[in-house]
Amino acid sequence: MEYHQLKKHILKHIQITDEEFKLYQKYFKIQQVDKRQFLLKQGEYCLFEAFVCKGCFRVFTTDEDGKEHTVYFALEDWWIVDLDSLVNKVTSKLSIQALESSEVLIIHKSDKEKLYKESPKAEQLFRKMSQKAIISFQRRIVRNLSLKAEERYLDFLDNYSNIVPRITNIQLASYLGISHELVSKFRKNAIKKK
Amino acid sequence: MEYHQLKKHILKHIQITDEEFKLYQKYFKIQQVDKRQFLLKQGEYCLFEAFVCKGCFRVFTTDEDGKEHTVYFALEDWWIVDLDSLVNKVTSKLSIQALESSEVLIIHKSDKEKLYKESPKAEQLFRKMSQKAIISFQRRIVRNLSLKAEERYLDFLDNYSNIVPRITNIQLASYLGISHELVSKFRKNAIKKK
DNA sequence: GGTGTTTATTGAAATATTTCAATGTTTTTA
DNA sequence: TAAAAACATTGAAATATTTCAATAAACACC
Repeated sequence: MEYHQLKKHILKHIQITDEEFKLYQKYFKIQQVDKRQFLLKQGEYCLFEAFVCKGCFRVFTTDEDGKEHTVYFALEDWWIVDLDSLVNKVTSKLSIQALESSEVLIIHKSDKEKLYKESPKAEQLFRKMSQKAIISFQRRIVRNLSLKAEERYLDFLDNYSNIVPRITNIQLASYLGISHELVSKFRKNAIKKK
Repeated sequence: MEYHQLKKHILKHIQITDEEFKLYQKYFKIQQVDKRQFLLKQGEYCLFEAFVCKGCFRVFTTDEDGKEHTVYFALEDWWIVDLDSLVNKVTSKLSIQALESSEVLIIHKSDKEKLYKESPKAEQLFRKMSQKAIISFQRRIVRNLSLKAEERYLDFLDNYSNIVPRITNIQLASYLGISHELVSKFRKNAIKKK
């Protein structure tokens, strides 16, 4: 079932045969992740990449003041990884935590290298997925620059209505870059206007 | 000379022979870009990707109020493109303008597809470059969330000291997401403290 | 099921940032 | 090289946002 989901996801980007998919299947391991469990903790080295089959994750950093800042939320069919740590072999500035009881397909860094060698199409797959990630980060930067706090909040409600019910105001605030009290006030405004 | 620069850049990511590089050379055309000239205008389709040999570009979007927001600056050895438009075949929300008299090596979208077919290593090259782009966008998001305006300004001075002398305060402000008057005040503070 | 902990709401005061306007400086263009 | 345009600086007033504190509500854990 989980592998079927991954296969379906891959087929959105590249064409592969059942035969070829067996290579992928070999390297991806199913892993259960409890609610609140960390897949990666700030300061560790990120040695994996994971595909979310079920559940919800938050990728965030904690600054010197102890404040948390959310880089992104990952729901079903998203990938979680700290590329900076994985690629540049530095300790991670990010933590990755399950917000619900979740399930991922996880591939180790070294197995990913093997996969690239055995299935050159994997290069294309990850190139295309990387491009998608760039596009979404770029859109986020544009939104952060061009919208003010309340607009960003309303934009999030519109465009990520699937995420909203799965996260707290505090987590949302740490994504939008505002205080959670302000989120509370915006929510009140939004209800009033409806 | 320009091709040599591109080759050197490519060799940082993948190993290719002189023979293979000739394929790349075939598809990349040298183009002069005058100061203030646009390589892409918001509303057009982005049908190219370009490597900056010489000069400096600004990638930005103009919102409904006419305010400009800078997504990034591209100096020598950077790439310029609106991936969202290129990949998703939508009109671009971004403009790309030369801030100085510049020179780029430009490859057409369809030639890039040909290159992928003829040199599978190109997939790896663009995968690795995409990963680098993700890492830098991700770092930017973290900085925007965790630093306040003045810290972002000082951080830019530190980390992009090569860009600073080539752009105006207004352009810097549009990158940092603050008013240019505030940049002026921060600059005054920074000089005072020195 | 009760208790402790986290989350959400609200208002008031403090702070950060923008906007506006006026002036001087630098750069561009004819 | 002069005139026009864009850029930079500064201060004051307006606005947006944070911080703090107090209370209520929801959730987690024996």
